[in-house]
Formats: sequence, structure tokens, C-alpha cells
Amino acid sequence: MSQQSCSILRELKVSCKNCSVGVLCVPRGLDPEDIPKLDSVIQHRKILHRGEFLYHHGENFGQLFALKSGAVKIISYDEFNNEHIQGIYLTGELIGFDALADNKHHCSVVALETCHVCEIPAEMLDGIDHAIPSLHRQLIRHIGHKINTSETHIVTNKASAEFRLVSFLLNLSHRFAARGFSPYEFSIYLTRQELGNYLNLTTETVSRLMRNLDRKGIIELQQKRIKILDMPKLRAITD
Amino acid sequence: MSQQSCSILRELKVSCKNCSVGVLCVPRGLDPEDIPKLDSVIQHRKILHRGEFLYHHGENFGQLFALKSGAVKIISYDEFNNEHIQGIYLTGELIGFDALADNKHHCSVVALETCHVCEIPAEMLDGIDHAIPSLHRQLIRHIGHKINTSETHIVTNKASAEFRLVSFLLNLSHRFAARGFSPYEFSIYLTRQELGNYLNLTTETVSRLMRNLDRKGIIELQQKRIKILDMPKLRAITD
DNA sequence: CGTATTATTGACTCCATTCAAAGATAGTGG
DNA sequence: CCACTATCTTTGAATGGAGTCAATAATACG
Repeated sequence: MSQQSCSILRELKVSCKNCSVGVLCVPRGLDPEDIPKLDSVIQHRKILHRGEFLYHHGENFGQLFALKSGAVKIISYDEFNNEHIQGIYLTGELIGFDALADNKHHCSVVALETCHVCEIPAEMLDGIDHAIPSLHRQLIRHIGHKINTSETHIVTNKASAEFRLVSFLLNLSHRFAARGFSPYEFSIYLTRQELGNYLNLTTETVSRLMRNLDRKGIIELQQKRIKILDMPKLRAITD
Repeated sequence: MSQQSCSILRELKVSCKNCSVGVLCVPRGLDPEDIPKLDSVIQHRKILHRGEFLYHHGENFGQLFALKSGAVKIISYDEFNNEHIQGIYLTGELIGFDALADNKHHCSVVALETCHVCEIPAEMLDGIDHAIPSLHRQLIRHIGHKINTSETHIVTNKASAEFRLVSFLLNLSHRFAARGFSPYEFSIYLTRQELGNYLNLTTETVSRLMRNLDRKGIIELQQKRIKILDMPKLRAITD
């Protein structure tokens, strides 16, 4: 994985008002009249290429990020400095909450493909409640969602290897569908090794399970691309 | 576990200004001049007895809670309605963030012993940024801490059974110490079954591991009371 | 005091890991 | 464009850590 700095980022000119991400992103549920105000808060828009870091763990909190397009993975580190993949973020999702506790990032974020990123400077967060109340409520909702997602991950990781893997695939499928992409064919972005890391399984177990699903005709694999051939059967595994 | 309603709760008269929980709770890091304002926000103080619920999952979000004294467990529920213990909260910790995403609680909270609880009404959260900026920052810090804690739990649950159990014991020990109690002797509150649920282990495994630590003279057990006899050896298990 | 819950212990099983090795794919430089 | 290399994936066989099943002991509680 390349460790190039963020200085490569290029600035773009786009407004939230006519951004195609629309309801998925921060503006979701915002008063329409507040959207121009949101544009005043979002200061930079940048591009990140595969393998580049959005931020590294240990860095000071500078801004929240909204993914305008693309996908990233979040990596946290344990006391022995082992990497732990915390999850994947897709278009419209907000990144950076790992720094809310003490203004230091506890995770690193790496682009899995070319990403367009919007930034909400940290200092904008103070007083935002008063300036744009609907945006404040919206941010709190995103944060609450992050909390619920983490807890769901804990619960899911108690189930069998196959259940966990299929839950991951279905979760991605739903999230792609919500973004207007096919729920039946998409990229899982992660290597078997990374997926095992995320699901607390070994590379070999992930590989075997995926091949088995492929052999049964439930999914079709070609590297990181997956085609879901029999959604009911796939769902049945998690019932 | 009894399912008595919260109507049994009794109201108390205490002010944040002279509350003994002090720096552990919401006021931590608050401007001293803001503490009287905090008292204006906290409307009720109540008592909860062992087994009573602070709230049930599915209920609407009405307020955040600060534990003035006592201990509670947080329970979440999966799609099959199985209980999953999400954790224990101790004096000074804030409860209710599970409702931030959609104003519905996704967890239930049960008293593990007699608790004194302070309430911060949900409607106070809007505009608090403007009214008491230091309190707003403090709340965000608590929420950020909750996010980090959940992610740490995910990472810890990847380790061996013994590592997980010992991590839990050391975590409790630290938190009791931070509250002025002995880090060497305390209650784990949970049954072996509940602890297994929290750590993703069976009752039998928890029991065996605890007995082994006892036999080795590292800890001494009497039901839910634990005495740590050899802290260095206990720590060494997580190194 | 008797009953229900919780804890302990042992023997056996199994799911996922580990170890090992071969195959496929992507990326690099000549 | 192809050869070379590093990385990633797949597969098989053996192992082991925690689970399961079962039965007894201890404790809490009405």
C-alpha cells in the first residue's frame, strides 16, 4: 500500500446544491434553505487516488470528510500496532468521527479507488448548532448511525463464519442499491486477507467460503467483483 | 430480570455544582461559570433499583442520562431478538447515545445495583451549542469516546478467550480506580453467562478461565467479587 | 427450607485455524 | 509487449481452541 501524502489532493469546485450525491450525504433532511449555508461551511473538495491516505492515525483532527464519490477503508491499530480494518465507507458517508473524543485521529483512512472528498473544517462545528440547526441535527444523526453500526458489527461477529461473510455481502449490496448501483453486481474492494481481518477470519476461511458460494451457484466471483445470482438463497443463510 | 417500569423512580435534589462525581461526569472540562447553567439543563434526578430498566429498546428518545452513582448494563437485540450485552456503565458515564441516529432507543438499560441518575432532556440538546458551548463540546467528547470504545471492543474480541476475559477485568479495574475505588477488589456485576455473552464466549469457558486464574493465584473469586492478587501477572496475559 | 438460578467440571466434538504448497493475477522494468 | 516478481488466491491435510452436552455443586431467593 503506498503511503503518499495528501499533498497530491486537487481542489474541485462543486456546490452541495447541485451535487448528485444529494439525499445520501450531509444534506439529507436539511431544510432546502440551509443548503446554500452548507456550501459556505464546506471549504474544499479534493481528489484522492487508490492507495492514498485521507488521514493517518495520530494526526490532529482538522475536519470531517464527506465522500462525494469513491470508497475508502478505515484502519485502526491495536497496542501491538497490528492493523484492524474497521470498515468500508461509500459515497455520501461521513468520515472522521474517530477524532471526536480527543481531537486526535485513532484511525487511518485509505482510498480503495479514486475518491472525491468534501471537507467540513473542525472549527465550523462549534456554533453550527446556532448557525445551521438542521445541519447540526444531521451531523448528530450521522454520528448516531456510526455508533449503531459499530454495535451491529460486534453482534454480527458472534455468528458463524459463513453468516458473517454473507452479512457483509448483503450489507454492501444494500448500500450499493441505496446509491443507485446494482445490488447484484459490485466490487468488494478488499482482498481476502483484508476481508478476513474485518470479519475476524483467516484468508483461507474467507476464500473457502466464497468459493463454496460460487460452486453452489449462489454467487459468481471474479477477483473482487461479485455477482449475486441467487439473492433468496444468499439471504436464507442469514435467517 | 424484572421488567418494572421507570415510574418507580424517585426524584432527588442535587446540583452539579456540589455533586461528588465531579470531574468524571459531564462537567469535566466545563468552564466553572457554565456549571450553574448545566444545573438549569439537568431537570430530574432519580433512583433506580437493581433489575429496573432505565429505558427499553424501541422507546422514543426523551433524554440523555448521566450515572450519578451505581452501575447499569446495556443490552441490544439482534434480528432474532436474542440479547447481546453491549457493556457496563459506571458512575459519571453518559447513556442514551443509541438513540441519536433516529430518536429511537436501540438498546435497553438495566440497573445492576441501586443507581442515581441525572437526566438531560433531548430538547435541551438543540441550541446547547449556543447556550453552553463548553457543554456541547463535552457531550461531543463523550460521544466520541463511545465510538472509540465500541471499536476497541471489536478489536479485543479478535483475541483469545483468556486475553478477552483479562482485558475486561483490567478495563473494569482501571475504571474503578478512576472513580476512587480499589483497582484490586471490585464486583464484575455480571453472571458468567452474561460475561460470556459480552465477550462472545460460553458460560463454561468463562467459568473455566476464571477458575484457572484463581488456581494460579492471580485472582481470587467469590461469586461476582474479584480480588486481583497479582496485577503484573494479570497484565502479562495481555502483553 | 426448598426451589430456581448460577457455577463448576469432565469428556467429547467440531469449526475455523494452521501449515504447506501450488496456481492465478497484477504490476514493473527492460 | 513480454518476462519476471511480488502479491493474492485456492486447496488439502492436520491440529487445536472453544463449544457442546451432561451432570453435579454451590448460591440466592422467596
